Amino acid sequence: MAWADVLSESTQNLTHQTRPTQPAYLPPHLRQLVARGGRSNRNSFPPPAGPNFNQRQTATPYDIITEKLDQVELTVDGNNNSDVINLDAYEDVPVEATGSDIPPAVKSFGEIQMCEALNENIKRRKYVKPTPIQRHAIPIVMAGRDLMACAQTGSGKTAAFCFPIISRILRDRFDQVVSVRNGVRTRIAYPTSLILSPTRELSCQIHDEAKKFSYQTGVKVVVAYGGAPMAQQFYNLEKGVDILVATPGRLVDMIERERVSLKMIKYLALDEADRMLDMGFEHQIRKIVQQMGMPPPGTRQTMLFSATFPDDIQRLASDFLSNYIFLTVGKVGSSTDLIAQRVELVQDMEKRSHLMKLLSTQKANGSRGKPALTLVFVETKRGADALEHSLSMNGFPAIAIHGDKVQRERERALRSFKSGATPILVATDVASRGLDIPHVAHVINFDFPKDIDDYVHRIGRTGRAGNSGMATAFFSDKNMPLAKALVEVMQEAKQEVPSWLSQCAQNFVGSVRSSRYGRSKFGGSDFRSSQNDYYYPSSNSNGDANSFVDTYANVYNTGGYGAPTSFDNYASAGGRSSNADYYGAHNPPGPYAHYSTADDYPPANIDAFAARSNGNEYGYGSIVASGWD
DNA sequence: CGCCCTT
Repeated sequence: MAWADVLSESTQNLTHQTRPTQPAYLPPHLRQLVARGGRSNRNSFPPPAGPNFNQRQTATPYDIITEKLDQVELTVDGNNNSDVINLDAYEDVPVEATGSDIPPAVKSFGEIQMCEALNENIKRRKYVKPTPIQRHAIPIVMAGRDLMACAQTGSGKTAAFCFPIISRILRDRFDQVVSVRNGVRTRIAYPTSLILSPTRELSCQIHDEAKKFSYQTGVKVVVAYGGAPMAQQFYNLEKGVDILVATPGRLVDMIERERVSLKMIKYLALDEADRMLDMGFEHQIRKIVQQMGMPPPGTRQTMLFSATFPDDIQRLASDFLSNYIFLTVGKVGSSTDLIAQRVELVQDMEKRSHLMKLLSTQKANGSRGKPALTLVFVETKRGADALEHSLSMNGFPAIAIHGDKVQRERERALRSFKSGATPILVATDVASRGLDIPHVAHVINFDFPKDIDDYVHRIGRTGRAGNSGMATAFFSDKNMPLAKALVEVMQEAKQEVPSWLSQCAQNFVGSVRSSRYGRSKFGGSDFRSSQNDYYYPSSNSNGDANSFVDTYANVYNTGGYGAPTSFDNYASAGGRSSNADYYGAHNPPGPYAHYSTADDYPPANIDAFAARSNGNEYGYGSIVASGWD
């Protein structure tokens, strides 16, 4: 059966299973969807106007204001461990938002109208004060707007899209939906929110986070990714799902098997969005977002997040968005002031011996009686295995992670690294984005990446949540074309650039596309700013390309933020794939029968909740678990 | 290019 037919048929037979306290309700976006017969959404360029397209307010000229935030007292109660939040880490973070009718930022979580259960979870996670990206992004999403956001690595992006998604799910109280075909209920799950990420481990991490934020809210979070048996993931879906966190391949598979439908999607978030739209992923993402029944832009809300957002990718991404706000928070790539970047000229033949020399010198410098965690990035999977072997043979406890390993081995490697059992992790770019590994002291770019953005993401594995970190890059003759881009990244982060590297950069001027960072102080700039005539062709009567785009920029002093550094006791599980023991025995599978309310939710507290899912039979306990503590 | 992404 063709896709459209499947969708059409199941849509006509959608049944809304009312949650206990709410009457049946058909969301507006689905009414439209049904009327269209579920035809696939083919976006055009420029994108269709969103709901607010014709309600744009009077023109506001480009304005730059300076704002000093009130100092918010930061207390981390009950946090007696040795982690220290660096209060000064995020001072002078530049913020720029472009688009129409930009909702103002908030200064505290209290200003955001979120439900009490969510606020409680925020407190439980010891989030005292929103990070800059959270302060700006949450109000935008809460206001119903589409968003393209650039924020430093390690600055709290996950929560920035999870909070408002959970909050709006609770506000709207979407029913769990089931469909009926020929009088028989299908096994299709209808999530209302979808979060996509480029790697399995990152999807797991996002799931664990989202799960903790949704504790005692009744919001159901399920993760689906490849390399693991489908059965448990199906089972979790059958128990009902509000938020589905997934990697693209497994999601497509599940949709084609008619176990997941995107027809009810109201909120779509792409994490590492530039990667998701880059070569190798774009086709799959377009298929998921545009050709598998998802409501089109304007009838769903779309959020794209990354630390980097090159112009060409922004252009692709705008297909998915409607009247969006572009937000950039913080300098290029990470809390880079916190990462000491070094570059060493090392020829390929000498890299191994040089690495071992480097590792020897830092061996003695571990903290808290444990060796410092060192993450070594290489170019290829084979190279990862080879280097792992070489290091191990020479007395350096190393383990490799890459896409040729089976999932169990990938997660085992990550766990072994996080626990300190194997304090050296040799990784391909599977580990370069998004993974929050506490206490990574040193990132070594053994093979310099082909794309400077990958460099930014890789070094962002250290220096997280206000902690400092170190990054060392081995730079060889082969890498000369990237010298200029590297110099620019380092200068943005106020790093000392070795003179030989500056010389290399000059020698290779013009030999490679100019850096995308040249024009902006920030992680990216709104590509619409040079193309407003194209994007808003009919709204502008006076010919001023900027006249209807409200723009503001804040330069402010955050005084640090309450990013938790010691919440790993919460992070120790996440409930992936094993709430079966709570539900299975007394509740038959079915989307709404299991919808839990705050009162009947089984676990006694968030720790118990989080701990439940460790050590299930497939070994997929948390891989986001605590590092040292 | 190789890296990731269903079986």
